[in-house]
Amino acid sequence: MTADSTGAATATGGRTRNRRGEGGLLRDEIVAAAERLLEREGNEEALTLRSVAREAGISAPSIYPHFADRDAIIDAVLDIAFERLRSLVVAASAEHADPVGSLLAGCRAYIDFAVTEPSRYRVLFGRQRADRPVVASPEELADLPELWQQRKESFEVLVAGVTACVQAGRSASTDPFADAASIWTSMHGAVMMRQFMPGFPWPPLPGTIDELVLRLARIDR
Amino acid sequence: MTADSTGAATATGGRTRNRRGEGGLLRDEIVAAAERLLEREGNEEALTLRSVAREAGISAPSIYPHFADRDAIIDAVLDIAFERLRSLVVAASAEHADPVGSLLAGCRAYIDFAVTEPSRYRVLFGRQRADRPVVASPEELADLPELWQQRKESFEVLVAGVTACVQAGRSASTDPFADAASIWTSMHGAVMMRQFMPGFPWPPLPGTIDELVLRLARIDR
DNA sequence: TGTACATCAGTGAACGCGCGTTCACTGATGTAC
DNA sequence: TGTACATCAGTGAACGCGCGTTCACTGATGTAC
Repeated sequence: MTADSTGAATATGGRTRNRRGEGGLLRDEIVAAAERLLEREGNEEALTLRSVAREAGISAPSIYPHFADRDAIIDAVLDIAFERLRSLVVAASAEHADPVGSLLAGCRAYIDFAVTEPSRYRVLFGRQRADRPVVASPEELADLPELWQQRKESFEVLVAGVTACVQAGRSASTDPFADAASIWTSMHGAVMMRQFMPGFPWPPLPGTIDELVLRLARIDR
Repeated sequence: MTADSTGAATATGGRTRNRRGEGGLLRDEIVAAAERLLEREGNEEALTLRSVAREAGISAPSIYPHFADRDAIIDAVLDIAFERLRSLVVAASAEHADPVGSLLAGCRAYIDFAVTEPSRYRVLFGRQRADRPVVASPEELADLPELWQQRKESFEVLVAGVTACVQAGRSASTDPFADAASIWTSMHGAVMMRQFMPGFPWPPLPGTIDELVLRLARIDR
């Protein structure tokens, strides 16, 4: 019974417990276990405190020194997923100097994330969550709590993308915020409906999304 | 302890059991209880076999003569919701002779249903379900099972609406099926994202939807 | 018209399950003297 | 260098809960004779 380099537990035998002072390592193992479970089962409901503990090869009570409750585990998974989505979108946008190309690339990256990691995407945007801040206007967006800040960041990349197209004279949009919101929610719907009714003869996503973005941002080819 | 005219149970005392030969009445009471519960709790997960039985004022085993399992109850709720959505959309469309006005009215009715009855809408389109038929092409749509037939019907009203606009020379769409699909999924996304992040400063839905439909269907004002 | 009986509608108790959470504990490891 | 001890990481058993499902049952009601 040997510990591997990451200190992860073998599913069967007892785990090798962390050295003194390294208890925090288990936190990362728990999050990793939650992500594996999410990937494997495909839905957030499969992430129970006990199932995560089983996957991590530890007893259920061992979760508590590291997470207050089940939601805290999911929040950790959420954090990672948001950062991943954000960086993919930003990286894809940055590859293009042309504002239209940049906007399209960012949107394609968003879709690509949602399609290739459907469970992660659904954790981000597919379920009601308890935290419900309310902001009255676009100007107040700065006051959002962290999780919403993250959501907002992906969105602001999109608003900036549309605005850049307007400034370059490529988009006829008169309300980049509203148009970006439509692009965002429309991409979300395109992805979720395809997940929900996978057997339906949907038109191919990539072409659909390009058309969607160009029309909603009022960009002429 | 008196039975009311519908035979519905009073929450407290024992219920007045149906007469012989009228056992089927309980089926409707169970469905009604499920709908009340869905309305009140706002999410499908609240519909457990036992919670529905409690709401109906009967014991849990009494469900079984009428429904095979929990899913069968939800299917019954689904049936009703689909019929309601379909009739609202069709009725709204039919009020307009102008094809563009008809298309917009149908879409507004769809959105209106989703906004005013969010739980029902979410049961229809918000969760993964086990039944997963696969059709390869738009032509095979006729082979779908009943539940999907219903979903398809709302969709075909939409395709017909876009097609009518094309035929009237009002829409420049070259692929009404694809454009109708985009309109559908985009409306879905607009509604779901607003439900998911109600505190976000979303632009008002009605104007957003009109713009969405006109742009995606390539209709000039 | 009376009565025995079959049928029907629905109940109450019980089962095993997985869940979140608590509690007292164990045993290895580092540290103070 | 040795040893007593505090601390740390994690465990095992148990709790109460709501769930879906089963089983044998009860008692009212209609029906055959």
